[in-house]
Amino acid sequence: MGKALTKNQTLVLDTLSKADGPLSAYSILDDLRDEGMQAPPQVYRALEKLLKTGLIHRLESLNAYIACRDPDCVSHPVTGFAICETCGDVSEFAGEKISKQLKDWEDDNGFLVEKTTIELRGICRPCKG
Amino acid sequence: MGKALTKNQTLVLDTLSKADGPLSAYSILDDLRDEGMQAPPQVYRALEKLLKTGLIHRLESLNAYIACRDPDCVSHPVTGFAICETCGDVSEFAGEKISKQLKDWEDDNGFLVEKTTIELRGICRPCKG
DNA sequence: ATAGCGAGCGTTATATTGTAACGCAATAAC
DNA sequence: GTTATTGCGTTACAATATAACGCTCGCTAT
Ligand SMILES: [Zn+2]
Ligand SMILES: [Zn+2]
Ligand SMILES: [Zn+2]
Ligand SMILES: [Zn+2]
Repeated sequence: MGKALTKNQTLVLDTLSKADGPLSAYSILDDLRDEGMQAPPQVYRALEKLLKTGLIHRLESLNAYIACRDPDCVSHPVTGFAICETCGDVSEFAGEKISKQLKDWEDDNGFLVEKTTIELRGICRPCKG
Repeated sequence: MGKALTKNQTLVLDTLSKADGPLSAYSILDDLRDEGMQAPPQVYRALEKLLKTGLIHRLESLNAYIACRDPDCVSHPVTGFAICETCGDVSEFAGEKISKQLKDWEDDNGFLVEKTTIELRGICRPCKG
């Protein structure tokens, strides 16, 4: 049983869920000034918890955060992100096959993976026209 | 023909080449105070050039930089990194097969990739014991 | 019940990472 | 030679993230 979220955690998750793209920690903070968020640690602590429970993801190449939109995310071995440089849109994808290739490398090299980051930067189909 | 590197670019590359792990921009700066590096822009400009020419890589999940140690790096479709959380060691690997899986996804989704980030965080074989 | 524990909170201050913008110097192109 | 380009050195600043403190609340072992 995952515990219920606290007020701050809910505020941050709601902000990310309503956004149509990734948000920086500080833009989340700005959005929530009126609901009682006053300082970075409050946002970062909420983000940390939400990351741990898998409700949101961090995009390392953007220093930004996004709500998970894949209901089956936790059941996938690895998750990748395709980030459009033009419109900012982010697509989350499940790397089922990629995961196998990575596992091969890990096994060959005796590396025990705790977290995998896969991020593609480029141009999405709509933006290519 | 790649142009010759400037003095600052050479200093930064040498620092990264001699290091036995990734370095932050500011630790490079500290290392080079005595050789004339005085302020962040000098380091960041050198890093930018070295990244563009493929002589170094940026580790997004670490906000750090590392000299490329794969002589064939440019000929590989994608490069991945395995980062040990315990000893800080970084292994660069060529993702030949992974690249094919990614390309499938890109083709299926009409996504034009410009840069691919693959970073594994975990425990390396020596550290597992 | 109550004392202790753990998680989260609100706050202040600070650390770390990265850029904008300026004028100048060296170099390459014409 | 004149003119673009590229990089340099500098100041100032923006953006991202964390340390540390004391407090409250809910749980739980005694
Ligand atoms: Zn997800
Ligand atoms: Zn797009
Ligand atoms: Zn390389
Ligand atoms: Zn290790």
